[in-house]
Amino acid sequence: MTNYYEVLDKNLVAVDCVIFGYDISDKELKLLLVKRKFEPEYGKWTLPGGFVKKDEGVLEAACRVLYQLTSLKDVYMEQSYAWGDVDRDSGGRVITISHFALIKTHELDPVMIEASVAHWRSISRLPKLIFDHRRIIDRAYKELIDRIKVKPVGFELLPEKFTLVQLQDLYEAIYQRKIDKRNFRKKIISMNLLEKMDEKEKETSKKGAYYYRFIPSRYEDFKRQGFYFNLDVQ
Amino acid sequence: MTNYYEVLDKNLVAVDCVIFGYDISDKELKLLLVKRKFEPEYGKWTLPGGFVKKDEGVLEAACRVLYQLTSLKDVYMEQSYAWGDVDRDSGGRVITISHFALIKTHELDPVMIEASVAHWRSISRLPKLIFDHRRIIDRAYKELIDRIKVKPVGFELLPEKFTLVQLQDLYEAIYQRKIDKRNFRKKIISMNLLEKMDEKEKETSKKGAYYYRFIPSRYEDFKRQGFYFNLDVQ
DNA sequence: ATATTTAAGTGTATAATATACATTAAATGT
DNA sequence: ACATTTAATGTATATTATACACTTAAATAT
Repeated sequence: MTNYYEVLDKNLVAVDCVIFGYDISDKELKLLLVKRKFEPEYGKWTLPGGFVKKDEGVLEAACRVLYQLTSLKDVYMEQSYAWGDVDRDSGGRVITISHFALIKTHELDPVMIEASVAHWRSISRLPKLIFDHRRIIDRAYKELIDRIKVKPVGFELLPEKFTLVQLQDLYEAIYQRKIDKRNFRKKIISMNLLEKMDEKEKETSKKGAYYYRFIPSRYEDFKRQGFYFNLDVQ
Repeated sequence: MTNYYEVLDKNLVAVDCVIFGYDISDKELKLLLVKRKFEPEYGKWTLPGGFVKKDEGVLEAACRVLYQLTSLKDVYMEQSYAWGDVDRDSGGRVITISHFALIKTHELDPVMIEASVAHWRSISRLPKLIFDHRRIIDRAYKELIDRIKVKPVGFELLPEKFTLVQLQDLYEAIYQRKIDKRNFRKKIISMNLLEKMDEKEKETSKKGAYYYRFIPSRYEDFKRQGFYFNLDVQ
């Protein structure tokens, strides 16, 4: 096939993944970072990333990078931004398309993470990163804050069953501010997207707190009825 | 320089521009579309686009495409999305990064647009477009609706001086619904971002409507004071 | 068995914001 | 001076957001 495209400049295209996880016990939002395994910037902290292959979609590449690192599939993954400045990578011209992923940290094989080059780092205490990766993270984090206000994506970071205290802690960790307990509960309960379970979580208190589950089908109904998720509460 | 990147797959990277304009007299939101000048899909309707050169930033490429078509510089341009499916372009593997631009249609040289391959088409009566360009537009249009609710970008589509009727007409054209006149005016006036001029627009009515101007420095103050632009009004 | 401790769970009053809605004002042409 | 046309304006009500403090349940210690 003769192809008009063949005379044109081609570029390296990469994906970088801003992988968010939430540590339910220390109540901190974390990022999964790695040390770079090739030059330039060998051994430096970087976002997990990789190059987009000829026969591979961009989203597919991002999911592959995540899978290779975590063995996780069916993860919440959203495109963030295409970073296209000519000089953003000191090794050559690379256009990278950043994504953010939300993973349930307890689903990660602890042996694997121990053995791997990946490390969880608190969002509030990040190491120095290569290139523009800090800006990439900042943007993804802002997008996460915006998203979690208006879409029920927080549950992607929590176990299947969680208490309302844990859910609020997660929101407080992401918003980086306190939320009024009664207003928060009023709002999430009123949307009727959660199912209260009979079981209680008893590790953190004598009284115990009821577990809840997010019910995706209820959210589908909710949307169908023209309602909008909102947990932008003070 | 030895380079670890040299063995990797490279890809064609394009930019496509969703160029919004507003026709103040027929009160319609329009897109600037062109007919494709090369194979495949020669002669078919397409978004204005181009390939990203080796030594050119992605945003820079989008601005170049816009400039070549309109001779306009310093235009509102925002990245929309990177479209990366392997088979999205029937001519070969092309990753395209779509952008949306907001231009003041009256600033376009009418002779140039007449002579060029570009045509304004109403957003509500688009022709059949190549590849995934319709999806690209749909996404950009949704983003525009979201953006214009919370950022004063509507003024990018209007002349320097405009009436409140014209501003509301623009919002109604974008939202594709009627807005209550008093509530709309109450909200935009209360933000104190507009300056009322002494002059009146007298073409469309005997009484005439006062012209207003958007004052960017007031918006800077407004933000500095922690306020948020909002014209999400019924 | 009773008291103490700890975190979970709950309601209401007030403030702020959004909405619905109809008349008057200004200018021109007849 | 009257008719016509579009611009401009205010208020009452409904909805939503916010601020705020005590009670409950269960385990543990006395």
